[in-house]
Amino acid sequence: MNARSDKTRLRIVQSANRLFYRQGYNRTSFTDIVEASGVPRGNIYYYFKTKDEILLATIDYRVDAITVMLEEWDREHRTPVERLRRFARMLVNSRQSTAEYGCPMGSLNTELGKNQRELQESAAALFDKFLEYLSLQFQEIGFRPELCRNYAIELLARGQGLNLMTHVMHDPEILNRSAQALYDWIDGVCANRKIL
Amino acid sequence: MNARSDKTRLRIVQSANRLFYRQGYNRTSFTDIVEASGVPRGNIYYYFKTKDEILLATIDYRVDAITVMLEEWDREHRTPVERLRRFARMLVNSRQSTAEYGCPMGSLNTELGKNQRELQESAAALFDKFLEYLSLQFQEIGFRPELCRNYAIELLARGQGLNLMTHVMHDPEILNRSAQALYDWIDGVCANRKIL
DNA sequence: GTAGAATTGGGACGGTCATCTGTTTCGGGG
DNA sequence: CCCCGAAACAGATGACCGTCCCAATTCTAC
Repeated sequence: MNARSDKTRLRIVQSANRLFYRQGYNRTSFTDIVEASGVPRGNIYYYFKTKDEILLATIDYRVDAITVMLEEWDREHRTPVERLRRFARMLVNSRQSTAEYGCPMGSLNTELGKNQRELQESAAALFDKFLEYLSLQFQEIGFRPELCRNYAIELLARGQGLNLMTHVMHDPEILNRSAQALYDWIDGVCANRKIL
Repeated sequence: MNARSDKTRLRIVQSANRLFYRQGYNRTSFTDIVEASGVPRGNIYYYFKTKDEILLATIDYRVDAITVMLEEWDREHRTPVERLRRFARMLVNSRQSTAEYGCPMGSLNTELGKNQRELQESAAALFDKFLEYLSLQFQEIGFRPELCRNYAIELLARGQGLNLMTHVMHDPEILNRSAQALYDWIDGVCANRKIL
């Protein structure tokens, strides 16, 4: 009742997640999900009443994955500066899939931002997760709380901008080349700690 | 044959352009365009064989608009640094619509980047237009040609990143606040001219 | 003024979409 | 062994999509 059911549900969410990333939400049909997951139509509707609900489940799924990743960063790196750098390194590591499909977080929000505001606001939770984490690192460095959020937004913005350019031009090397500027920015900001 | 026909065609393109920006390409139906333009279905198909062709026409329309704008920048501002700053100012000026609908250029490319690569590559012409222009300004400042393109990509990336964050968070003030960092970056880069 | 082309107009078609409905299978407690 | 709800399954439905078709109207040139 439990083990089997959970497994089926997970298969649906994982398949949908993959499809939504590669094809976008609106261009992924129910039939696509049926075929990719191997779960028949009616059964999917047993777990999710609407396609929107599937999307919300995949967002939760991604949030959980991010949470796990950030906890791992915390364990791997002792200092906040190292964690900020880890964020930049993640972008570089994903450059291949970013060049092909864009940033999973940015592209989803962009797609939903037009005409599907409610869903987009749910998807914004992905951004919030990163903003909170980055902001916390700046706080631990010793910046004033108001500043921290702005720094987090700025860092996230730069990452998203590079992801976008990489995707638009199908060129993973953009992320490779520009990573140094990100590291420099992080170091530069953190060097100002004493000033503030 | 000419005046009337061109006017109808233009009405179609302008209506479609507006809808594609606000709703996205895939979520804009033919019926939407019919209603918004006031031009009946069959008549639209007299001008465009497919919906894709309408999109390509709107891309051309946007490219033309950008061309006119950049020529104006050239006339308004004498120095390349002023023109780069003008670019940053444009982003700030559009912050309201960006918060609501995103960047017309970035969001279109992101949408098409998934599963509609041919159309996306046409839409990338919008980016090329800006990249060429910005790159040219850096050249006029005196940077080596290879560097210029990288600077242009970096500047465009930062703009796109801020646009994305502004859209995701529905907060035009993000662009307002962060503009200064863009100006500073431009000034900072250009101060290096003598070094290179 | 009239023939022929350009343009206008809107109904109809086939396909796909998300969703709904009804039925069958499974698995553990009486 | 039967029973009953959970889970699995698939065909049906109606709406909407992009596209097509062709008749009606307007324009242009002789």
